[in-house]
Amino acid sequence: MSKIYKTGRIREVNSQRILEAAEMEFVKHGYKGTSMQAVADQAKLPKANVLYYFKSKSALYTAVLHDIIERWNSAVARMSEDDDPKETLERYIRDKVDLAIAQPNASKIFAMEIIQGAPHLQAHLCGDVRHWFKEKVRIIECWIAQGKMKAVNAEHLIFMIWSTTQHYADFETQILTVTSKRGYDSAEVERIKEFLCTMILGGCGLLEAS
Amino acid sequence: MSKIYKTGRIREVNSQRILEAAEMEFVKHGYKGTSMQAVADQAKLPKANVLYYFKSKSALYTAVLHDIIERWNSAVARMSEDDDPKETLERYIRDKVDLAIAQPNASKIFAMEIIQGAPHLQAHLCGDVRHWFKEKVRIIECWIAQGKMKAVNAEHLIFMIWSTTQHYADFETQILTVTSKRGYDSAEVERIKEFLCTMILGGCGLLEAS
DNA sequence: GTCTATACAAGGATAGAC
DNA sequence: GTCTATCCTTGTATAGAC
Repeated sequence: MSKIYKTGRIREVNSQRILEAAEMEFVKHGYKGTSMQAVADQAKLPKANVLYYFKSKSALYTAVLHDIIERWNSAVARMSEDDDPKETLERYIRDKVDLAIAQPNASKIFAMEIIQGAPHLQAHLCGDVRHWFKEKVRIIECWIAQGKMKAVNAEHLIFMIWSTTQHYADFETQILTVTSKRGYDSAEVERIKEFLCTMILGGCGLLEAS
Repeated sequence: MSKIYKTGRIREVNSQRILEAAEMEFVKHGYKGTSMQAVADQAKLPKANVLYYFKSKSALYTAVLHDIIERWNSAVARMSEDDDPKETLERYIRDKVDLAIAQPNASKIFAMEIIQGAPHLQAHLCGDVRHWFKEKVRIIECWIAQGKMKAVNAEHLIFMIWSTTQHYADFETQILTVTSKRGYDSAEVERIKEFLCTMILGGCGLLEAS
């Protein structure tokens, strides 16, 4: 009578708690600077418990990174050369801003990992990310060849979208401080999207018709 | 005869070596993740020597941050409302790209500090940075009011310049990996500046005359 | 001014009681 | 499956020899 949950239910719940706690700690202190004790305290579990669910600190960190990558992949729409450039790029920019605002910690951990030289993400960068990037560059150059948009540098266009959108998550502290705000309200988020779409789509010659 | 250097010469040289070593270590492992031992090894000095020049780890980190801020302030040009918007913004963007390429570690340490919530830079953000920002927003809005440029959102324009330029320093690892490059050559740096100026100045309506 | 030796706390990981 | 107790390493900082 005492166990009405199916086997593994507690495991699932605790793993999730630990992952969330780990995300918060890794953001604040980085990989090396985060202690298992701090993660355990944050998750309100004994330290040994954390090491029971994740074999090591490295394994926990890797799990956090994979969790983040998975959430990102499922949140951003696909794009192909047959799609309309304006609609596709606008959707991509807007989705990225939403993601940055909704899950700033995910963006921050990823950013810190890259800044530190991506010691735990070499494989991911050389594999998935590089392939994704080369494919998107090809699509944009295809659009340009078809005269669907201005001949801008496709690689740097992608970097511009990445940097401007992620900036609102990663540099949240600085942005809120200098603008004397306490958080992003929905009106501000819409203003961000409008600004970025106007500047970037405009620069690609995709707003003339309006 | 054995001491031809003036008093404090050794101190100056060693302090500089330690600061440089510390910069490299803080970039790789963050504040908490960096050990004084690692800094000492990097500087090829005994650990106690490092603590002799800088009273504590916190003091060393603060010194590194101040060193970075000082170098930045001296590298970026002033701007006033009487200046020409196109020239001024173009100069600012180009200077920021040069700085990002020349001193990526400075940008990276600053970025990590902000991402982690700026625990050691609260005062600087609330003071110097905020004042700089408000003043620049005022200047841009002044230019807009005078009809010198398109009515874009001044705050987000600054964030766009910050994010796109710093991205080439902070996300160096990712950029070089996905583009299959080993470093930024001078031609690539010029291409970056051209792209950013075209997109950003174009979005501000400052390139019509050309 | 420079470095060896060391005090003392905190970290990762495991053994074993419950 | 869960947690206490413990091992060993590493970390910051200092005292004191040279």
